[in-house]
Amino acid sequence: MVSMTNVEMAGQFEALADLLEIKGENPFKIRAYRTVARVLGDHPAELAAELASGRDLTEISGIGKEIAAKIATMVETGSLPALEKIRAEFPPALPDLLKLPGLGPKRIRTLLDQCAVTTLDDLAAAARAGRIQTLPGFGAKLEASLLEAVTKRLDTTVRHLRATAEPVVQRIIETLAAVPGVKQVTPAGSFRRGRDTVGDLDLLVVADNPAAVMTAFTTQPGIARVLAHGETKGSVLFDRGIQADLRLVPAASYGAALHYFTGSQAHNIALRRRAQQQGLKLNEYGVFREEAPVAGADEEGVFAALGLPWIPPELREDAGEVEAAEAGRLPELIEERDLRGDLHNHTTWSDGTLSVEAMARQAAALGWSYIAITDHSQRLTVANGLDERRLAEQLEEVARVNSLGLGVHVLTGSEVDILEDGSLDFPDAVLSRLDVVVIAVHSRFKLDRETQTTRILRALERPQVSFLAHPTGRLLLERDPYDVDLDRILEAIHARGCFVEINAHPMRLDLNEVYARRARERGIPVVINNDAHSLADFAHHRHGILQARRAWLGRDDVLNTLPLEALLARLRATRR
DNA sequence: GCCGTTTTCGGCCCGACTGTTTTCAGTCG
Repeated sequence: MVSMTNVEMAGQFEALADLLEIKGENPFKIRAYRTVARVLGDHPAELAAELASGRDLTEISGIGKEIAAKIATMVETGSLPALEKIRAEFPPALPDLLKLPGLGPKRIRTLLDQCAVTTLDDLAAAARAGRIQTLPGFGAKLEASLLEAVTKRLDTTVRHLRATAEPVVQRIIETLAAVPGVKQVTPAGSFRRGRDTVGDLDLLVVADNPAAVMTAFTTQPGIARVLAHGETKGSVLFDRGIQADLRLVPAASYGAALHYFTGSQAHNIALRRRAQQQGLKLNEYGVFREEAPVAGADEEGVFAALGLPWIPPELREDAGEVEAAEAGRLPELIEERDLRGDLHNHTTWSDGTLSVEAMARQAAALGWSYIAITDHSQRLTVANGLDERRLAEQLEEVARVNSLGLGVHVLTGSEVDILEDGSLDFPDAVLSRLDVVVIAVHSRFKLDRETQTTRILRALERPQVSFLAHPTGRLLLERDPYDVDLDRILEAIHARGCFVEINAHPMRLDLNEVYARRARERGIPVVINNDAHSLADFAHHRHGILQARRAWLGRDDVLNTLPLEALLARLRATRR
């Protein structure tokens, strides 16, 4: 049996939907495939495993008889025959054209049929020769903008780290807020939902003078191209490839517009369907019965009109939040102020830039109760990892800092390398002297799934382990997660009674929200850590908190919300 | 292809903007 992950299967369904669209298939059928792709991405357990244990997949909303059969085939054979079949009908690079702004399935079909364009290079050549503008549905303007898009690689599907987008959002807000008559500027979209990466930026403005605001927006410094400039909608592309969309709305529609432009699209569709069932209409201007407005000025009112409590933006993915809201079972989400400390940090003893004492002082300044010093172990020579002798010396230094009365307790620890065979970089006798034993993979990322999984499972058997750090090793937009069976690992962590990390570094955010939610559902406490190597890294927590909220985590689901004594007791209890 | 306090058939979220048109199709979110 060739097992496929949910994410891999989702990719197959997306690819199938793209090609069916180009082919001109029934749009609702295509939507069904896109829906199932999204459902798969958010689903709390691997379908391959659920299938093996006999679950009827059609119980899952969005999966019917046909798609359940396709999933079974994929799990069995590792391929989706419908996709293989339609791939044979079209040039392989054709779906790349979908990434260009202004090109959708219909126009791609025209390009293929009437101009033999099958690749981005073909498109550029045809545009230079002036052969695009004569095609039906095309013109000189579109030809020019497509040529520019190909040559400048203006790919609007590129994503950006949330942390990268933050200063851009801030600057746009400052620019627009300075325009006279502007009453409100609010970021919406995936940025407001707290996603780890964002596609484009959505901003919402309430203003007396829409035209001036729109002009200020489309003439900001650093804009490569204005994609749209209408009365209520504007869209620009910055030099760095970040697209920003502006929506101007009347104050009476602010709440409805904020809800609408926050999304996600799937959440919006779910809510509109709900409105429809109640004889109401929901759009970005408000909630309406017949033509009469029922709500719209604020988000709470919009939800209330649909019989729901306000749903936090981080949950709006149509991943069960509407049902939970209806049943009065929305989680009370964790907030940054709930954290009382951090259990994963580095100092000048390995690859950090601050001393133990400076780290402790910063923790105290932030009002924390505790901070663990967990420098790298000996094997990680590039990071100046500590051997037994230096670790023993560091324990004395920690004791000295603890004697200073800084108002924060420093825990001893180590980020111990998981070696290739699953053994740890220190013997039990050394680990047993530490308050916190963090284990992590820093080498041999390319091992096959079974070997990598077994390696980590073996490390978890060691009696002194506190938690597994950055469990998949991913670096957002740079390095894929290593191939590992996280469900088996979470199961082992649960059985073992230890913990798992959400690493709050904005490039890691590892675990991701899907697996962090699975950890919660298994009852595994999550630790949200800065993995600080410098003073600036103390600001990472808020990214981790957003990720935790997206995973439905409350205060009680997170280990480092405990006060010191309770925390120490929990750490001791993990030891056999 | 999915789904059901209207329904097992007939629906399927809704609106703005652009460019190509001469009233609208395609794209986008």
